[in-house]
Amino acid sequence: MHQDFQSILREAGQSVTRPRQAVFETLAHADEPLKNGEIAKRTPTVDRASVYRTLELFTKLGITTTTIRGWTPFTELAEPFKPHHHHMICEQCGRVEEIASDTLEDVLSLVATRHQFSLKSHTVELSGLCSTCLNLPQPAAS
Amino acid sequence: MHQDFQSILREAGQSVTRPRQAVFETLAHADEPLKNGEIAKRTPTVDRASVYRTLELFTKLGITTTTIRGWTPFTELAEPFKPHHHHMICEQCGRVEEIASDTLEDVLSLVATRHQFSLKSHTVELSGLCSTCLNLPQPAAS
DNA sequence: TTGATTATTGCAAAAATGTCGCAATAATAA
DNA sequence: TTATTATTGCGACATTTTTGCAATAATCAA
Repeated sequence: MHQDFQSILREAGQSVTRPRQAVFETLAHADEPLKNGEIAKRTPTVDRASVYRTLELFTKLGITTTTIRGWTPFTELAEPFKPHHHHMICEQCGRVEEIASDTLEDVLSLVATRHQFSLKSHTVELSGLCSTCLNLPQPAAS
Repeated sequence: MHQDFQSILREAGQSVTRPRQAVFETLAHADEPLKNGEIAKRTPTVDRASVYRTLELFTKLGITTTTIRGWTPFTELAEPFKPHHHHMICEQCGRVEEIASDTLEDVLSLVATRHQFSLKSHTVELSGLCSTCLNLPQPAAS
């Protein structure tokens, strides 16, 4: 699995460097998408600018994916390192659930085809209320 | 249609203010998702901070939606003011096409149900190559 | 209408994010 | 190894977003 990560870089003609490995490690140890700044914080041995450059490269190579939450981008490992999935976020408690649906994927590629696009990547984020919060008594209206 | 916008605010117990109307106007006149900063620039009568506060409120009320492109958030009017849709972006030329698919919507709510979530909103962004760029000769590999 | 009440704004200042140029350093390939 | 070239770290900067607070404007009841 690590082997793979380095291969992706090599095949793209990119060097396998210490900073890149460090960023990858950070991502691999995180169990949730992280803010870019947070990734930098968790990789203190690498300069912030390099973290950004690395993240940009990773995303271009498809090693990571970035999604937005509020107005902040969150990044996490993608496909080969983490099974492909999307997120369902509870507005109330912030809980994040991972979603994987073949049907969804099929529909997306169908839609792309219909628009004559060659689909390279996609992002899907659902937000709403989780079952727990749904059953909670609503806060009194003002 | 304007009537509606003010109603949404009122029903949420929010005031209908000049700044909020101005931001709404800006959004209504734009034909593409705009960077938050761009929205501020196009609404010079309103302070930047207020634009942000307004956008945050709008998003919470579902008047606007925000999606990410690169690492930058783009905001546009949502459902009642603009027919519900998603985006398909060409990585090469930046062209943005709007996508609307009932099947897709159905699958999304099905997925949410399966996770026992009450779906409030969602984001779908596809990216790849448009038909034009697909047919273009590839730039020579380095 | 008008005036009191309270939410919202503008301003100013700061935090957070992201970007850039360039010399120093490390990875690569021979 | 060593030469070559990509990548890094640094520092400075640009951009974006957030916050506290006094001034202002929207709302609602009289």
